[in-house]
Amino acid sequence: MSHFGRSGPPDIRDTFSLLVLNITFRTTADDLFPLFDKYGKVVDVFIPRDRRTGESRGFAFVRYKYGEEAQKAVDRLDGRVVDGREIMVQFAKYGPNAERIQNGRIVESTSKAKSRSRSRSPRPRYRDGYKDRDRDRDYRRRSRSRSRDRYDRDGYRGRDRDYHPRSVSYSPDRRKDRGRVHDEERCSQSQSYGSPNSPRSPSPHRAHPRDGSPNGHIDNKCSPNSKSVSPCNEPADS
DNA sequence: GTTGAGCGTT
Repeated sequence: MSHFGRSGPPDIRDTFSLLVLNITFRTTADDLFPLFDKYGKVVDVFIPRDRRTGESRGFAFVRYKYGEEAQKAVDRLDGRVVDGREIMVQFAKYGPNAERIQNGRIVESTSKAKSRSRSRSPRPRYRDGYKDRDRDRDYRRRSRSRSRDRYDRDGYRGRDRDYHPRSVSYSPDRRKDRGRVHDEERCSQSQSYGSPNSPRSPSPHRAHPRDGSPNGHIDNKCSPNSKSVSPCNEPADS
């Protein structure tokens, strides 16, 4: 486990938490522990993982016994390549008040680290001359991580409220929706009749002998459906 | 087999 036999958060009152970012999803606490322990007394290493998949989230928390050691580790391990990935080590903050953690002792010691990455600006632009880092950041794309993270967070915050969107009385709605989709498909099919080459139309003649409608509208099911006004054609009224 | 730009567990 990520914890060293601890069930909950260790004595953070006398420990300094470091946030390790940009670690590979395969990096485990056991891999980080020796690395960080070399620079100081590591009391705990914790790697948050996804609730659903259980995979690492790409960052870890390393707790040092002394702030000076933590600072040293930050200075030494920050930007270090671990498992083929450049990790980012910085003092972690548990909350908005984390700025004054450890009686402000950290604040004074982390003045350097703070100025370089504490500000979580949406566009850091330049760090301290880490152009390479900036280049990597070019990959920034909010796709899975964001949604996953938010989803997870919602699970925590919204635990009080029923966050079970799909539970009961959902089948009928879905079934109806599906039925509508079927209609739409039919409509589309009829629409594709306009293009004989369209893959939608399997063959010019259907199973119905008298399918050849003079009006050319085989979608007799579509017309009667007043609610299917749009499905037949583009929603945009010409 | 996997993603990424991000702050945590009782």
